[in-house]
Amino acid sequence: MEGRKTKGRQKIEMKRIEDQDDRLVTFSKRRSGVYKKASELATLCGAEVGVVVFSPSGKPFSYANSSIDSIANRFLNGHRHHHQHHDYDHDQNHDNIDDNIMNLDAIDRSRHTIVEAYRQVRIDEMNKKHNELVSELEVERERGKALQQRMKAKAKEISSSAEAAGSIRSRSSSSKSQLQGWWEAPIEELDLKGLKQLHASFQHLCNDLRPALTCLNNLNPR
Amino acid sequence: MEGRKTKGRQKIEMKRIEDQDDRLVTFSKRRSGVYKKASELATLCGAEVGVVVFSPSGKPFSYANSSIDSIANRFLNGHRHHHQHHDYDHDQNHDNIDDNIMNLDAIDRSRHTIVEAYRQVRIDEMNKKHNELVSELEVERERGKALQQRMKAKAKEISSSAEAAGSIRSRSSSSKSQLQGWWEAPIEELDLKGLKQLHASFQHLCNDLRPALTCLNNLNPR
DNA sequence: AGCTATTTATAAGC
DNA sequence: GCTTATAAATAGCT
Repeated sequence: MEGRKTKGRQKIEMKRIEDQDDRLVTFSKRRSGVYKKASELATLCGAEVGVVVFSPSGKPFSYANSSIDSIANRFLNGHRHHHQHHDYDHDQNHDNIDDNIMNLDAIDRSRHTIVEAYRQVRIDEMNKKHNELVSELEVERERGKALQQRMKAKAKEISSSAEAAGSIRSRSSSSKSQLQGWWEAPIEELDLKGLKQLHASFQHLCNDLRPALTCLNNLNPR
Repeated sequence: MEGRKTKGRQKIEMKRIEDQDDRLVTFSKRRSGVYKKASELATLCGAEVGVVVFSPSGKPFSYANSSIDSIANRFLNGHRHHHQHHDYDHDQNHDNIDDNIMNLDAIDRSRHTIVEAYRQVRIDEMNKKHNELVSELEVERERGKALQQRMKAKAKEISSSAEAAGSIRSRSSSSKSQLQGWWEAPIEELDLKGLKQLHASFQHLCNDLRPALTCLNNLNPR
């Protein structure tokens, strides 16, 4: 009978929340929500999940369930300890950072090894995935191309057929580029663009990386 | 009045789902759920979010909304001017620790950091590119389907109009059965140059990365 | 892949 | 932070 105590959860538009306080609260709440969902996914399905979030102000947060990750984090924390501890953000950023550091020298090397090994594995996995993707795309594009070929052929046929209605003629060599119909154009270009971008991006990546690697190698020619 | 159609959502224990089919379905559903939550967090709060999931069999999946370049700039600028030290690493490629160090006595270290951060960012970028590739593949498939539909329609149209005209040409006189399948046959060689290059670049990248990992290990042998 | 009854997450408000 | 009413996610079926 009386007015409800609260309005309860309200539907909100899926766009940036303009009010700053509101946005901050939501950021915090929903971040936790994502972490929780991620951890549930991990638990229920035996998966390994990692989440990284940068706040609008650039502050990094992260969650990960795997043991390797905690090793990595500890490794990093160890690093920090060796240099200087400037840990001013334990208010929010301590989610999965285990700060128990001891006997660092004894186990750091193995940590290092594990972490690096895992990273390499990750790279290999990405490479594999990439291979699969490329093959798939290849197949799709071949199919698309074949379709186009067939359509062009058909168009030719049709056109000569139309001409044949008046006077009979050989169907082999008629206008080619003029016959561009409804099926051409869209496919050919759109996807190639994406591909080329991708390719360029990778090349750029390699070029950017090389000097850094060289520098590193000179620094430490072992 | 009658019994309910379904039991609706049931509460489940938060532990590994033992039935494999069930687990697989849940993995798929919940993974999407996590992605959605992540993207909502990103749009509502203007955050940048990345999620990486490894299935139990080791298959990698990921979601990311942000332009990795902005992250790259944020990190790299900080490093070049001896402000921040972001040193991380992780197993699953997405995890991050905010770490501030004002100590500048080890130049090689800051260089190491630059390389490290840069590499991380680039790996993220590759991940993102993979996501884009996947999306593109989906788009391509959609388009292929649509195209086929249109062609089928066109074929029908052609065939019936040909019959109506009663005009019969030499080569396609028995075109009825021919028409039925003309769109799904031979495959033409596609220009795969771009794809191959892309792939090569990717592999080159991985090769470049390997020595870097070794170097980093040596640089940091605590 | 859909469908529904429920559980869970969360927008507002305190 | 804590509460409550409501929106959203999803477990069990098909």
